[in-house]
Amino acid sequence: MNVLVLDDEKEIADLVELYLENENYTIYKCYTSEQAIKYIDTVKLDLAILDIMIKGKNGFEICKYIRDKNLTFPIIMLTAKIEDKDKITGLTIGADDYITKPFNPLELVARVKAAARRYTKYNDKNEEEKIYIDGLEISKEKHKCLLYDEEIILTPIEFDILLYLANNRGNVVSSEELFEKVWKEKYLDNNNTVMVHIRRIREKLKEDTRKPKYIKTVWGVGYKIE
Amino acid sequence: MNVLVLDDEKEIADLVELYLENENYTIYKCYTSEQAIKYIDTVKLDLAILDIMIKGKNGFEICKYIRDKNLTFPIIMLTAKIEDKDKITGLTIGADDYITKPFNPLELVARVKAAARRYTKYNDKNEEEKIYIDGLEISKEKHKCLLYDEEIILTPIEFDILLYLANNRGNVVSSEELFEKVWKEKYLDNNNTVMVHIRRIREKLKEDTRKPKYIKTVWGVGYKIE
DNA sequence: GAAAAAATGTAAGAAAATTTTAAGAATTTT
DNA sequence: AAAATTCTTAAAATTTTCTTACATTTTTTC
Repeated sequence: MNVLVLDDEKEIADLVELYLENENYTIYKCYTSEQAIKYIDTVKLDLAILDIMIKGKNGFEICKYIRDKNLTFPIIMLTAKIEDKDKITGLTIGADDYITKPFNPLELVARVKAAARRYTKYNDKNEEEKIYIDGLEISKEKHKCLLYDEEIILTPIEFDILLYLANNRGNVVSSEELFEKVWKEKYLDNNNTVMVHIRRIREKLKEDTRKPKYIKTVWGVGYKIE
Repeated sequence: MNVLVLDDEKEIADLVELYLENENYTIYKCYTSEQAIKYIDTVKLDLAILDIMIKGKNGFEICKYIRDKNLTFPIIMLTAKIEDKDKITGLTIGADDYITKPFNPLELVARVKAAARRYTKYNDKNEEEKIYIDGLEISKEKHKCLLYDEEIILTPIEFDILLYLANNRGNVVSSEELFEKVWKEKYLDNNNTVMVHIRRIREKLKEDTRKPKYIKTVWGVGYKIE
């Protein structure tokens, strides 16, 4: 979990860092909004803690900057206790939560955890890039392949070949193309390596040799998944 | 409930003691910061009341001392009324509340009770940071690992590796990713350090070499806990 | 502060799994 | 039926992981 912490009061930023590192978060600490913007542009953040009142751009503008970039991770605002409530309400638009200073560090940690939990809960469902083909389910990140909910153990090359075919569903892919995409090197002649791998994949997918269901041979051209 | 009270004005410390003892708290009263540090190091405290301005180390430094030791009990600061507000804000960082002198003793008692209540509330929630995997129980904060209620002594690196895998349960983690997350430095080639640690963890978890139950090898990709 | 113990890192050979090769069999097209 | 292409098989080659022993570093103990 990458957390951005922005506060021009060095002590507060340091304190937040101390507590959150203790919880195994990776902290991107900054004392200026310029620095914060640099992190927002370059790091894949999961959460931001912003002081409302800082020199230069204020926390609210940073918050707006994040939302304008269509980034959806949670934002927690820090506000001084003195500020009046209406003002705070206005400034925390776009943020998910706000905490008044001086704050109880345990409360901060608890709120960060809660926000992170909510965020990942929503995100997990969208994140998973899966391909469904009939009874076949291919999960790219997990490097997993399920056939009617039963796991099929594929070797790295087998997995890459199946994934490439699945990603190009409906199109015929030649042995040459497959080789160059999967091995990432030039295809040399009289090489039936691809063919042997295809055969093993078919075997693992329990294909009917005569009439394969998933990987079909297009005679004289290559293979395809329909 | 053990409460530390630090104030070099004897009368105030005595007053606080009087009121809090009446509420059945056990008071560790001190007039100097040296004495306070001795108590912090030796007594399992539940709350501290610190005067900001005292001879020698000031209350803020004692507060920092407590937080740097990763002690999380609430701290209430006492401040003279004259001090300006911004300064107080800065100085009360890490503290949970502050009270200006002269104060109403009943208010003090009320705030102490409130702080104690919040503390136990947040703490209960955080206590539950455990991961359960079959007969394996990993306690993040306690840095402890139990296998069927029997403690498994893991070294820091071993613990971090197991925790990372457990936190990413279901996903394959490559040696490279593991190395960069646990060691926090760039992964260099022909490096089987991770592998050796995995082996040692498996040994301690009494894994069947041929068919490990917890840490599985995903050939050509990495390791995973299912 | 030195000695002992524990933890971590390294390297090399063994073991296991994957990948490639090659040659004959089967299938499809002409 | 002949030619072209694909399939099958098994063994050789390669890659990756495992194991082991020992060197080095860090931590603990006295």
